[in-house]
Parts: sequence; C-alpha cells; structure tokens
Amino acid sequence: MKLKTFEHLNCSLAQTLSTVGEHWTLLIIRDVFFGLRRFDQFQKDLGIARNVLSDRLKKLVAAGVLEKSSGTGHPEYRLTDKGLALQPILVAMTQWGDTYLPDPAGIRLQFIDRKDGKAIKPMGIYAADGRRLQPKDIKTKARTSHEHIMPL
Amino acid sequence: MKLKTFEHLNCSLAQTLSTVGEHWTLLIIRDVFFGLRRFDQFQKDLGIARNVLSDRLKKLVAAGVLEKSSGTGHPEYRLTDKGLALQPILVAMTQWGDTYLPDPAGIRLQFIDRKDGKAIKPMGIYAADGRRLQPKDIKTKARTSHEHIMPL
DNA sequence: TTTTTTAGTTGCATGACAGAACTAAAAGCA
DNA sequence: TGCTTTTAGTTCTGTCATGCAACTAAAAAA
Repeated sequence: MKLKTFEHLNCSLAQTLSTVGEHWTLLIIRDVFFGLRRFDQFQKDLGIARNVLSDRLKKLVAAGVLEKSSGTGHPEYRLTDKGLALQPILVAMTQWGDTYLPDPAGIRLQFIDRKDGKAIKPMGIYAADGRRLQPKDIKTKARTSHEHIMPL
Repeated sequence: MKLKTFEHLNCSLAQTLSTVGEHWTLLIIRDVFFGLRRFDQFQKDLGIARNVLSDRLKKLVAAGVLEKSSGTGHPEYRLTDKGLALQPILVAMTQWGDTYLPDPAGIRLQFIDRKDGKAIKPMGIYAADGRRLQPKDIKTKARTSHEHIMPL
C-alpha cells in the first residue's frame, strides 16, 4: 500500500505537509537557505542517501519550491519566491528546538537583523496592533462551518 | 536499515524534526489544538492507521508534547506547554499552504484575535522594532563558527 | 448481565528508505 | 587533444515503516 497522502483533509496545513513534510525535505531547504546549491553539497552536509536526495529535489522543483538551473554546467538549485516564503516556518521550528530541545553547550544560533545588528523578535503570533497572543486568545473563522477555540 | 535520524546534525531544526517531523505527527497535534482528545477521534478525523496512531501518540507523550490522562476512564490526550508552543509553526505552515496551495473555493480559514475580532498579523519575521524582514535582511550568529547570509 | 464502544495490539503485504555499486556527463589537467 | 577526476545522478538489494484488516481487552451503555 502506498504511503497515504493528506489530500483527503481539506486543510492548508495538510497541503503544506504534502509539499514539504516528507523525510529530509525541510533540511534540504534549510541547506539552500544556507547557501548550498549543488547535489553533492546537500548529500555531504546531510548524509542523505543519493537516491532519496534525487527524489526530493525532483519533487521540490516540480512543486515550484526550488528552481534547477538549466543549460550547460553543473546543475544548481535555488529557492523560488515560494521557497523563500518558507522562512518563517524554518525559523519557528529552529526556535522551538532551541527552547525545548537545547544543546547543553548553549544556544546554537541566533537570527540577527542586518540593519541594526539586533536579534529578531521571537517568532510568535501577534495581534494586528502588535500584542503577543497566546493559544487561547485566538479563534478561527472557517469558510465552511463552525468556529473552534483554535482550529488549524 | 532503520530510518535515519537527524541527530548527527547539530541543528535545532533537525532536533525539532526528530520530534514532530514524522509522517502524521503535526496533523495529530493540529487535531489536539482543534479540541480532539481521544484515540478514535484522531483516527476518524485523519483516517490514519491505528497502529501508526498508537506509535505517534506514545512518542509524543514520551517527548513531553502531549500528556495522557491517567486513572480511570478513557484516556485523553492534551497539549503540554511544550506542545502549545508549537502553535506558531502550525499557523505558519497553514498560512503558507493558504497562499501557495490554495483551495479553489477560497480561503479555508482565518485566525482571529478573540479580543478585537481582527485577523492576526500574518506570520513572518519581524525586527525588534516591528519592521517586517525579508530573507536577505537576516544573518545569523552561530555559537560555533561562521556567519551565513541566512543559515538555519 | 449482555451489548456496544473505545483503545489499543498483532500479523501480513507492500512501499519507502539506507547503503553501495554503477553510469554518464562535465570539468580539470598534461 | 586525450586522460583523469569530480559531479550528478540511476540502479540494485535488503530492511524498516506504513496501510489495512482482524483480533483482544477494558470501559461504558443498555
């Protein structure tokens, strides 16, 4: 039996996971944000099997998250706008890991605003006027049906 | 060969993915945010295989993301603080899906601030003073070594 | 008590992944 | 130019993970 997809759930989170939720996928994208561009760079950095890497890169290009350079020379992979827009997800996951699964030796890395050299505002959910919101402060309006305390 | 873990990468993103990056895991957590509490509710809502659901719930409890009610009565699963802190990740993934993998019938759901009924500020990366930052506006300081344009 | 619902576990078939070996094109070098 | 090395994959094999159905046991309902 094939691996079940999430498409039967009409849910934006499920759609996102169908695109970038497979094993290794977000780490490959991280590497591209890091500046890596080529097959062997990803392979060596992550220690991923070559056949799996090949499969993931194909799917990411097909999904419009990565762009593969065409023409002569060795292929290079870059983020499209769609791929760049994943940045908040990656930063949020990184900060969660830093907080709840810390390295005993200390914080692994910090995100810095180039302009003023200060740390970015921690990822979180903010109201239109800038107040920080907690899970219970939020409700959702669904196109289809009912409201929940905090449905996703 | 076993499924390779990400622990050889000393990276907070990899640590997070080791905890919540498996197939189905984030959708189960979404369901708990939704208010679902019990085994069969998750199973019916997601259509996940029962053995896999059983495995994922055990791991999430062991990781401290979910809490299983003890004592008499049917077991219930709830989010710990560690689990509640995943909310920004879920919202960011939901919004990315809404933007880049939209439902032809329109936006699936919106996140609303209970206090004023307004939509939340879109997930993104903000400077300490509130400016919105783009990928190239950010650098990182790593404990270990070099700086990158936007390493994660 | 009997029945039904809930929460799992077990067993099997197949797909997905890890690892190594192989191939072909591109790049570097004599 | 020809030879070698690097890069970017593909192919092959064995094993793990997942999907599905059937089974069990405890709790709840009747």
